[in-house]
Amino acid sequence: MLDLKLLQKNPQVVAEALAKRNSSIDVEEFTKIDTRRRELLVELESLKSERNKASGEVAQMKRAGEDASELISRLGSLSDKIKELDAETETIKAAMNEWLIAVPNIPHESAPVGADEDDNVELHKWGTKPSMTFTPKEHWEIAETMGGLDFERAAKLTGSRFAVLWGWAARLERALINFFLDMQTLEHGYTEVFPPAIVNSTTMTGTGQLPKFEEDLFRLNHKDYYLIPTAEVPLTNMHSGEVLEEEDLPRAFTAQTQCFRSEAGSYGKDTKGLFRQHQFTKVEMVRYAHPDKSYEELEDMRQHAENILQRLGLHYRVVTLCTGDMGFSSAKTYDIEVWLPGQNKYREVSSCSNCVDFQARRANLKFKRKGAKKPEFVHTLNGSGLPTGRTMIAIIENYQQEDGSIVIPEALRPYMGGLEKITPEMATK
RNA sequence: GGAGAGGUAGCGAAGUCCGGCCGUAACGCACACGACUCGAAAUCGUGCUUGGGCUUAACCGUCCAACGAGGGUUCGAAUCCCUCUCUCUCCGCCA
Repeated sequence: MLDLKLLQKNPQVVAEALAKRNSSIDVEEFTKIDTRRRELLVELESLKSERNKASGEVAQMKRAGEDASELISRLGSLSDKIKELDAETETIKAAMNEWLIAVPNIPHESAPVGADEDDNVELHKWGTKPSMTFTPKEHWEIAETMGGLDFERAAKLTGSRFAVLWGWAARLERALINFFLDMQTLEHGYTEVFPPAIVNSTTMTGTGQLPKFEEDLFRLNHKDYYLIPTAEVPLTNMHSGEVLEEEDLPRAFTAQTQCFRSEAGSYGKDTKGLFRQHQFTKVEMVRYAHPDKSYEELEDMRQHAENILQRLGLHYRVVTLCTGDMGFSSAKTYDIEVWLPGQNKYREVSSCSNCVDFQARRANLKFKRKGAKKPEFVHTLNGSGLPTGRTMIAIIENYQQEDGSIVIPEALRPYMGGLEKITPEMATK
């Protein structure tokens, strides 16, 4: 949610910033509603003040044993008026909130201006494409001979965009989870959390999934519950409604969770293989940052994701998303795209964003500076570090051998019981 | 799922039966500052919620709101009524 004060003072500036991300607001309409809201408040509050005074008088008269019936009957009409104005104020406040909650974050000045993903700017590359003496296959083609990934049986059990991992692939999944979590906790200093995978609508609203993107979520029949699309949701809402001390910052959380996405609107995209699933595992990083430091921390977090790919020896590039390609809550986002030789493309494996105070204002996440009277909003950041499925694709495709074997990156071997290579003999059926 | 007890500041807790200067909200603890002390403890003193409106360059000031959440009754609700929610205890079921 944007700062109401900023909108009141500089609506035009906000409108211009939003235009960069292909979003627009009606400044005149906003000013009209906001002015009316404040007029109503002034009137309503003065009436309430009057009522409070008079009620005190009634109390005094009664205590003194005097007859207050005349004053009481006069107060009746005052109360009616208050009720009426109160209702009108509530309506306009609700309209205002509904409007405000649907406005995306404004991009940071360092985010390149652009219309769509074609305008994203490459920041740097790491490593090189693996040299292969044969034509590399896509991961799902390799799985046809090596097994491990079973899409037919998943379709039988559930439907499309699900996978059964078994044998070596299930083991690899588990190894990746542990490897990622160990790096985030032991090397990068994140605190490990195991949060619920189901959250309520307030929590979903805090991070920006609701109210605008309900169609991307799985909603449970039971109550007001949703399956999380990412651990960002529970982790970012962890301290909602609290006021942290300045020295509590930064807070850094990591969690591995199942992520559930309806993938509405992506029909026909990445229909083969593991790339785009309704359910996948991801290790997420979330940071609560001091507002003065959040952009430094964004660089750190991006590095934390990069470190993992480097350790796995996977070639990748980092792009800064342009204003037109950024997510709803983000002020600045880096995407990390890993090289997939089978697809002959760079594909996204991580997205690291600084949401500044946008989510903090929604979720009411505050801290107090030493010596300050008023608490202020923290800055929140989130990044993938990393998803297991897409990383597994990258490993399969980059480490494939001509005979179908898959070499296990050295860093992962301790997590695979020392196994160096997945060979055709290990194929599942 | 059934029965009961609860939700008031950072924590504990009074106020609820019987509605009225009881919301910065008694009392205790914690915390911050000051005094005393060579220093500390103890003691004494002072301070200590959040959001919003008006005003202001800002401080200040002033008003409104918040007693788990939302409704209702009333001139007036922490207090009475209804719904929901969370916590605790017991029973049932259960990995």
